[in-house]
Amino acid sequence: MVEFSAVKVTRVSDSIISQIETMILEGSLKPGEQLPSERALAEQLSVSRPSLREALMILESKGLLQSKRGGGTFVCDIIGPTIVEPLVYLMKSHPETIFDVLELRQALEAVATQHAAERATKSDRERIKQRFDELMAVYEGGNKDVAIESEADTEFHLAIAEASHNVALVHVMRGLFNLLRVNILHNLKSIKEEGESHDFIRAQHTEILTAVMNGDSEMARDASNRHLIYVQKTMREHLQ
Amino acid sequence: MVEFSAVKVTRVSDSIISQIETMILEGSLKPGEQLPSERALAEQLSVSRPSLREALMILESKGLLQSKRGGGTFVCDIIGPTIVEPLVYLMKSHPETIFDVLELRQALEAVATQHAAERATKSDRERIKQRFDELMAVYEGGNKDVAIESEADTEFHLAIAEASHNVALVHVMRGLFNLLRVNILHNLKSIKEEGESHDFIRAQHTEILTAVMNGDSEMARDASNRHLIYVQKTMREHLQ
DNA sequence: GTCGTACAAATGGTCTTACCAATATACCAA
DNA sequence: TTGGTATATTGGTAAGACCATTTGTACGAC
Repeated sequence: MVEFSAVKVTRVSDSIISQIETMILEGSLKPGEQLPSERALAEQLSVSRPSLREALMILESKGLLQSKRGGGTFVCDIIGPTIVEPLVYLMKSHPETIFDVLELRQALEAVATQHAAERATKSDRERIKQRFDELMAVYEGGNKDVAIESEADTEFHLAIAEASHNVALVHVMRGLFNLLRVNILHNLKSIKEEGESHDFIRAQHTEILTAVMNGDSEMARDASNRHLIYVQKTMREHLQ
Repeated sequence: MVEFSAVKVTRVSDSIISQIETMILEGSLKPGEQLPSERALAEQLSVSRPSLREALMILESKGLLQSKRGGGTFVCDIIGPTIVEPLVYLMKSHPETIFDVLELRQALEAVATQHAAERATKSDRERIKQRFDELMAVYEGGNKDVAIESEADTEFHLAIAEASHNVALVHVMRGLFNLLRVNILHNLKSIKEEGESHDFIRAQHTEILTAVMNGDSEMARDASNRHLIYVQKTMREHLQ
């Protein structure tokens, strides 16, 4: 008796769902990002708008998307609330935990950078290089706005994290960066004003970039560690 | 100043959903029963068929209904637990992300164990030893309940994490454990049933304990890495 | 120049209609 | 009884139109 498996019946909406889920997981769709309009997206995917809507409705009911009438459809922040949110309140009441967060970031960043050196694709490297150039442009521009420099800094590190191809790592690091951004911006200000520190950090970033581009995972990890250790040290000094 | 609550924006499909959910829960719709055809039902409810379909699709995605092309739509016999956590849902439909979480756990666990070896106080060590003894008791008892063993395992690792005296690290690790618990419990079952794997894991736990108790941070980190690498390897083998 | 208003464009929400594909049922023939 | 066929029913997909809301912008008043 030959066994026949059930005929694979694939609903288009199911295909769309899994496709969007994958894009969210691998980072093509970042939290907070806006999706194309239903009409445009339906055309891109070569499906009808009702089918697309069925997929979007299900994803919304799962908590992955959120639609606003007249506004658009947005990707929800999935892992932030789950993993990192408790830390928000903790840091509010106990500022000294910032260094714990930084130590945590050091561990994550080290392994992310290491894996990025091992796994980065060509397009990953191009994106990283682009972020690096943007960061350098900010340095060169003599920018005085701490927020802009901090933003470029974050984007550089996140590009590396994404090249690690570990979705859990990327999501947690993204949450961590959000956490740090709102909490240490005022501290950064004093640090960044020092020309000397500026040069050090710039050199460390270059070192990280070189290691990742060359695929040298050990050097990447070590460079990342040196960078974060320096950041923690500098911040400790300035907080006294 | 009069307070105006937000205008209640009710999607038609949402109303239909809650209505059908209510009918199922209160018993008007019994498991296995067939719903009227989409056309008939749409007319009964005075809504369009697309709106009704959106509702039916969501109810199907929640596991309450099941539609068969050409057949009809039926109420499911068994109503499984509804996944509320978006991330958990994502990992269910994309199991390969479990390994990303495990890889992340490895990185965190390594640094946590290392710091625990460096910073653990006397009371920390006592608590770790206690958790370790409890875990061993579960092993000795020939316990067949995977949940209990998994619980003891988690408590042991968390006790070590707490000894790192990094609250951020502990919070994130706790979140990861929650994530893993709901996702890999059924996988663990097959793994834990092997006596051989059992012995290996037990030896690795002992190794970790020894390193932390002796304050040997390098050995602690390496032992932790070996443990997690083994867990990932074993789980990969069993998933094929 | 700045602020506020009004208009226009874009977007999600809903409905109508139509057609396709799979299934179930009734009926018929061997 | 068995097997096949025709037909009606049902879910799946598509296209188009219209409404409600939001957003952005340009214009005008101050």
